[in-house]
This record gives sequence, C-alpha cells and structure tokens, in this order.
Amino acid sequence: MAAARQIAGPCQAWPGDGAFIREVLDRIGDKWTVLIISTLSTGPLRYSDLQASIPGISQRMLTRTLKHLERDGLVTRTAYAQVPPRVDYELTGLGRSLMDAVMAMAGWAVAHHREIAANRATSERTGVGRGRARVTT
Amino acid sequence: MAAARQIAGPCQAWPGDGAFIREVLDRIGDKWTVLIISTLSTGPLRYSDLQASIPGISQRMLTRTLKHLERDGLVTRTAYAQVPPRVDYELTGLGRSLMDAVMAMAGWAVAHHREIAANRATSERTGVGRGRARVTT
DNA sequence: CAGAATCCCCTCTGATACTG
DNA sequence: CAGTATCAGAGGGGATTCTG
Repeated sequence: MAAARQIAGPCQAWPGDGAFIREVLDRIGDKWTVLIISTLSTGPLRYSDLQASIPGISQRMLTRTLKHLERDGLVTRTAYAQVPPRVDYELTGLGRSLMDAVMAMAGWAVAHHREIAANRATSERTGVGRGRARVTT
Repeated sequence: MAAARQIAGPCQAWPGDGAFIREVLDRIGDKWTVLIISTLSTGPLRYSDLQASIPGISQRMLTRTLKHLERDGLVTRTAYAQVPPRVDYELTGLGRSLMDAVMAMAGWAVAHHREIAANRATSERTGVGRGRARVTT
C-alpha cells in the first residue's frame, strides 16, 4: 500500500493496452490507404482508374496497399477473364464503415489544420520543440 | 467534351487533395503519439511518469514524440528550475480535441478488430492478397 | 491492362552510453 | 531527473524494368 504518487495506467480509456487502436492505425497510418479508400467510396474502380485518380502513387504502392486492404476485408478484388485484363476493386461494408470513421478524423483535420500549421510555424521561430530550453520559475 | 469514362477525382469528399488528413495521420500514425496523448488525457504528467506509464517506450521515442506534439501545439512543456529537474507535460485544448477524434477511431477499432483479424486469418489460408489469382468469368 | 521483380534511399525505431 | 548523442537494423516508399 505504498502508492506514493498517482501513476496513470497504460491507457485507462480503452480495453487492454490499446492494441486495437494501434492495429487500425498501422493500417490507415500509411501514406496511401486513406486516399485509396476515399477514392473507392464513390463506387468500384479498376486498377488503372485508381492509379489515375490518385496522383503520385506508384504501382508498387497501389498494388501493395490494395493487397493489404483485401487481406483485411476492406476491399474486394474482382478479376475478369478477358483480354486485356480487367480488375475491379470495391469497398466492402467493413471498408465503408472505416471510411465513416476516417471522415470523423477528417472533420477534425479540416477544423484544426490551420491551428496546427500556425503552432508549427511559431515553434519554428521560437525554437520550441527543438532544444531551446525555457524554464518556469 | 470527350469524357468517355467517369473518373473519380482525387477525393471529392474533402477540400483540396486531402492533404489535411495526411498531415494529421502523419502525426497520429506513428507508434507512440496516440499512446502518449491518451496517457496525458487524465491530466499533466512528468517525463518519468510518462515513461513509466507507457511500457516499452524508449526515452529516445518519448522525447522525440513529445517534441513533435509540442511543436504542433498538442501538448505544453513546463520545466521547473529546480534540482533534480522536473518537467511536466500537459495536453492543450487542441490536444484534448484530438483525443476525442481518436476515441472515435478507437470506437471503430473495438467494434471491428475481430472482424479484421478473422478476415486476415482467412486470407492467410486461402492465399487472398498474396499472388494467388482468382478470376471471375 | 494489371501487375511482379529488383534496386536503393530514407525514415522510424530500438539499444546503448553519456551529461547538466 | 530529464534528457542528448551515436549506432545499427527493419521497413516504407519511389523509380525502373519486365511479363502474362
């Protein structure tokens, strides 16, 4: 019974150690997942259309990310036996539900990105977060 | 007027090209940010308490992530001129608002992580998302 | 058209050692 | 106590080339 000081638990807000959130963030935290999901939110698209709709993505990353999404059951892949080949990708129900959750994050982003940018700019000038020590007496 | 096929825009759901969301995801997408923010959600903590409350984090990553959060205005750093040193970290209003948004994501995570794990396990067996091609005729 | 394979750089992350 | 400095490893991500 020597609880001298109150120590915050790992994360009392969530069950377990918060591994669930990390699992999700590992998925949507990468560079392209959210972009792909949001692009597919309007309906199924084929590979080339996805690539055209997402400027800057390489086929490597497009293919890679799509495979991950497919494995997690967020998108479905449908290949048609015809030549030239044609492959359609479509959001699953699970994928659409994630899209909704991401939209919530997006809401926060559009609401606060200016504030963040301003803070970052200010920190740049004042040296906050980069070594300069300011002590409070 | 030669719009042969409908092409999905980069992201008609959000303003611009969705850079806002990427900016946020770059911040919370890393391994520790969410854990730190949620740990601070119950109130200010000093450096050592944070380290003790987040098992597995190295001082390198703790310091690094805290600096980033400070620069973006999500936490404040208060150093007291005393010996031994004492530094408190506390969520700003902006930080708390992000915590709320993250909690929304967490809700999705706890609701669907089982489904995702199941999908991933199934894909593992069937070979989905890993080369094996299944064509639809 | 829809990818697979390869090469390479860069960042993130962890481990260790040192300091005011 | 609260960091900083340095090193090493793993993986993300881009560019390029090749194929069914």
